[in-house]
Amino acid sequence: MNQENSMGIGVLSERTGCKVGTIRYYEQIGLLPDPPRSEGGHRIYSLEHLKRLTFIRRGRELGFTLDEIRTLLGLVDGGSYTCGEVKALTLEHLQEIHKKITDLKRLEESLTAIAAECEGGAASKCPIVDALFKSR
Amino acid sequence: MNQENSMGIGVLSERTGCKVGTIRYYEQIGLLPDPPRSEGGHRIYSLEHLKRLTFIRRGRELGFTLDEIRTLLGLVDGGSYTCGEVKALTLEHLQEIHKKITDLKRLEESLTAIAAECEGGAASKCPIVDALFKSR
DNA sequence: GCTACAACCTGTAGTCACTACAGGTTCAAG
DNA sequence: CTTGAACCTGTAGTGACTACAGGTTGTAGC
Repeated sequence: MNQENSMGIGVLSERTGCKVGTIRYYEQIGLLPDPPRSEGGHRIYSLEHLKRLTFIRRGRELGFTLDEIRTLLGLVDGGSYTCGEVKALTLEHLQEIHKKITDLKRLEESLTAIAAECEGGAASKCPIVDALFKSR
Repeated sequence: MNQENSMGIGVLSERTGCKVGTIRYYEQIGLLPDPPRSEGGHRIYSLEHLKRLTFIRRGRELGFTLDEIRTLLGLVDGGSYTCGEVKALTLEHLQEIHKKITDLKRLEESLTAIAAECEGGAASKCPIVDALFKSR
């Protein structure tokens, strides 16, 4: 591992912020290609792997599922992807995020309203508990 | 199952909007008490079960985890819970929800910014893909 | 060359909150 | 007494990892 463009799994992990176990998991599910091995069986990664794993991590940070990332990588690997295809996937994903935000906001609102009823004292009759026993 | 305050799992399911499999799951993990059985082994639920399952469902709708609901039910079962305890749990939960919303909004913002760079045409060089290959 | 020990290896099981199935039994209506 | 819906149990699968056990390899210092 003395060349600068080749590294073990620990270094790849550090450079991408992706845990060792997770890297092996990505390999197992076919997201990261099987790297060559040393004589003893240790994985040896190249800069290509680093690039690809960075893509995956960044995609995860942006909330894409592994399946969406797989699709995205498939397009990139094909070489003939278009900007339109990628943008469509992204916009679809943005909609999902937006829906989640809306749902959570509604949740926050309901719960805030319920909690506001409650004085939080030592009383053993609580409006929050009452609310939970009632269906909408 | 002819009495109005006693019912099979199917009716309980309908009345709570909770799937049959889910009800059995809640029993398995000790959230819903084991109901008595008919001679043939069918579960027979009372209004107490209905009340408790409603509590659980409503809690889930409000985003509480099953563990949080277990704690809440523990307080209620103890009989000597105070409003303060319940409110504390609720506020803690509200904070988590708030954090999720904040995180998702940041995500939405980043992704929107990235997507705005992209014209979505037939080009095979896409700024979204470029962004994914770069770590923050 | 030898010794330590960190880093690596594989395989398996656990997480959360369900859902879905297979293969069998019971209940209630007609 | 027959039919068929509703019920039963147990198991496996979901997503995206994480954690462990028990073993092997790589490397730095002596």
